[in-house]
Amino acid sequence: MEKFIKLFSALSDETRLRIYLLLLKGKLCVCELINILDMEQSRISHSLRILKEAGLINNQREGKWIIYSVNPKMIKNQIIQGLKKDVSLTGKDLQKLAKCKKENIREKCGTK
Amino acid sequence: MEKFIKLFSALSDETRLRIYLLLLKGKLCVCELINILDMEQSRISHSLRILKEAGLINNQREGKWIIYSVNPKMIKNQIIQGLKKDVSLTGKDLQKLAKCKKENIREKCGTK
DNA sequence: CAAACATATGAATAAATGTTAATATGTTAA
DNA sequence: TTAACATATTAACATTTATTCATATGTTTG
Repeated sequence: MEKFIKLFSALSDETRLRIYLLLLKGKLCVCELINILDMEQSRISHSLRILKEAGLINNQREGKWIIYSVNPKMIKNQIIQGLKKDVSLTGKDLQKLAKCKKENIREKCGTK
Repeated sequence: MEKFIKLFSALSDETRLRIYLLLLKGKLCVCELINILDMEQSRISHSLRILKEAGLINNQREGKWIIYSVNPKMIKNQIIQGLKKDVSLTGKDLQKLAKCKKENIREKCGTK
């Protein structure tokens, strides 16, 4: 039961839910999430940590980036399937995601 | 999305999750929940309120009691189906529930 | 190797949430 | 109709959680 309480807690915060829904669309590094959500870096990092501790996501280093992705084991879970089916990102978030990919934000991240 | 955040928040607390799982087994009045969970009355009431505001449960008056039950519309939701399938009450809670029904606690509630 | 970069972490603070205690509301039964 | 009962509500307090700021870690590039 504790495991599920962690799961529900992780998903009961807007920032984290948005992050998780974004990751369901594909892998992202932290700077891409910062760009899409337009939030502080440490806020994103903390959110990612909680999602990870709930077992919802994984990460792996790739050069100077750390790439986050959904945990495939969790995806099979019916709760997550339901989430995927019923909950969706705003159009704005989807647009931002598309723009981020199109403009290859990952490469020109620190360039303010 | 806000609706789902409310849903996840409601389920991210042990007391409320236990109450919801108990109600999935059948209707209960507040004094039965107090008896089963062995918690303060106001704590149970507050928990029930939050579950209700999340749309997870309903209530109806029946004589001097107020009977709580799961919202059937929600039950159909895949997230709830997943919860139902994967999350279970402890043996202790189940025993307490059985005992509460067997001893007809509802009728002799104030009798300490 | 030093500087710039990408991210994580820790501590301090702010905000939200859960718990308790006291009281209020509505119901039944003597 | 008053007392006992069942539950809700309110306010105070305690605890948890989220956010920010500052700093640390590990990586790449010149």
